[in-house]
Amino acid sequence: MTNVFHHSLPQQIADKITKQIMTGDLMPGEKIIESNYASEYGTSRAPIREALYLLATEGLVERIPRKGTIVKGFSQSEINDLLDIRMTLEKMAMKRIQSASDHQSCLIKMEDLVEQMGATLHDEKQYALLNQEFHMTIIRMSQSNVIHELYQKLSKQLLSLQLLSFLEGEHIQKSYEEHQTIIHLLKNKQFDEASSLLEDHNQAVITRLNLQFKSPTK
Amino acid sequence: MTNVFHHSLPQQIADKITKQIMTGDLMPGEKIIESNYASEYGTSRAPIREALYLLATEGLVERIPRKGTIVKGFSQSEINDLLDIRMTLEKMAMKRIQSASDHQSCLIKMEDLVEQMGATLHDEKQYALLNQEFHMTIIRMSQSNVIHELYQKLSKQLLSLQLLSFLEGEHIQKSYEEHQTIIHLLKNKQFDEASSLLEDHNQAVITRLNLQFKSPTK
DNA sequence: TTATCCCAAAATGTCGACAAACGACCATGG
DNA sequence: CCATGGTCGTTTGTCGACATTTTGGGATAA
Repeated sequence: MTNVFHHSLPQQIADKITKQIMTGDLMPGEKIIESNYASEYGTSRAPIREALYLLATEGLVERIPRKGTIVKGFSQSEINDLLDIRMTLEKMAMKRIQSASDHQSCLIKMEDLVEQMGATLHDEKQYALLNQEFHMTIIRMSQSNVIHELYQKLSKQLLSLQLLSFLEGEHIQKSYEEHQTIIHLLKNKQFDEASSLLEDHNQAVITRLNLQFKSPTK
Repeated sequence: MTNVFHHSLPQQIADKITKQIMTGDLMPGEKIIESNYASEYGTSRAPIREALYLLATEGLVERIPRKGTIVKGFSQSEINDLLDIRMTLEKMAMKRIQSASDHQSCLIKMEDLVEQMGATLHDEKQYALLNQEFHMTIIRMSQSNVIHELYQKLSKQLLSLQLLSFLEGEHIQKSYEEHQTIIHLLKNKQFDEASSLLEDHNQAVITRLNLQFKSPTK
């Protein structure tokens, strides 16, 4: 019984590499060499390969035949697209919530998350994670597997860019209040209002992102 | 120089399996056993594994650790979601076309496609492919990689269900006229009108699909 | 100096074999 | 009769080795 339960070996390796990407330990465009990781983890190349495939399905790396696999990078316009589509998915989810029924448990979870967020206003990274979880809960309320998976994939890609936490960070206080408002609107079943608030928020992020790109504060 | 140029071996195998899925040779839920395909193609299991991963990336199969890989199936509501999201992407693409510039070449291609469609009204399968290509051209006009890739993935999944060609088939004549109208609207830069026509068309497909499910004409 | 060719090192692709896990069947016991 | 447990064939997971391809550098010639 040498093996672990929760995840298969390739999944574990994929998780670790994911973390490396998220923390900036691996930068976009960087090459991931199988044999390096193989010797690092004391395995053969097969599980590493498998892990890289997993990351490719999540869109975090790109596998180019006979060239290798590199950490995926995104252009400015691609990031815009990712944010835009993700927002659209969230609005779709919002529409479907109106017909679903078990909002209660999700709302409770969201209130809990916002409470945690209130206690984490100082820690941008942590706040970003809670924020992510908050929105994921909205998505789950729609009870749509397809939307959920797509949203998760897009979020993971965006998270890998380490841009969001920074962008949100400048306006944490405002964001925090917005989330409280969203819960309030959902409780009162004012779905359209909640939807447009989400849209405004996302648009603001996109706008800030574009400004960010135009003035490289470096 | 024994190898082929255009595609790597795993890609070729993936293409063949894709065809098997699209033609119904492999049914949803069916298990794909690596060693079978290995001996069939005269290779070892490694390239097969790679091919299966490619298919997983495209969402055509599902890999379950230590269980194997099965052809992915979709519930009715999941199919609805796929159609809905795909339509949303198409509307997003439409919005962006307004700011792009090189519409001309795409419009020409679309006119060519519609012409071919006119000559293929009798062949549902072929018509569905041309139809698919038509919409893909609209997507390309948006010049967004992200939208393009997502749209392609969703379309491939829907295509694998062999439902669309059947659904469209009943209304080919109407569909044909609609496509002509779309080109006309795009030429006159009436993007909003084109967008809502697309929405109507897609909604009609979804509605028909749901009726289809409620009355199993079998 | 620069361009080109060639070669060696490194990295990915493929292979066959073995290990571990899963699933089905059968036997056994209640 | 049903539930339990073991056994065995099948299938996936992992390994190490070899083949093929790419890459980078250095020698040579213009």
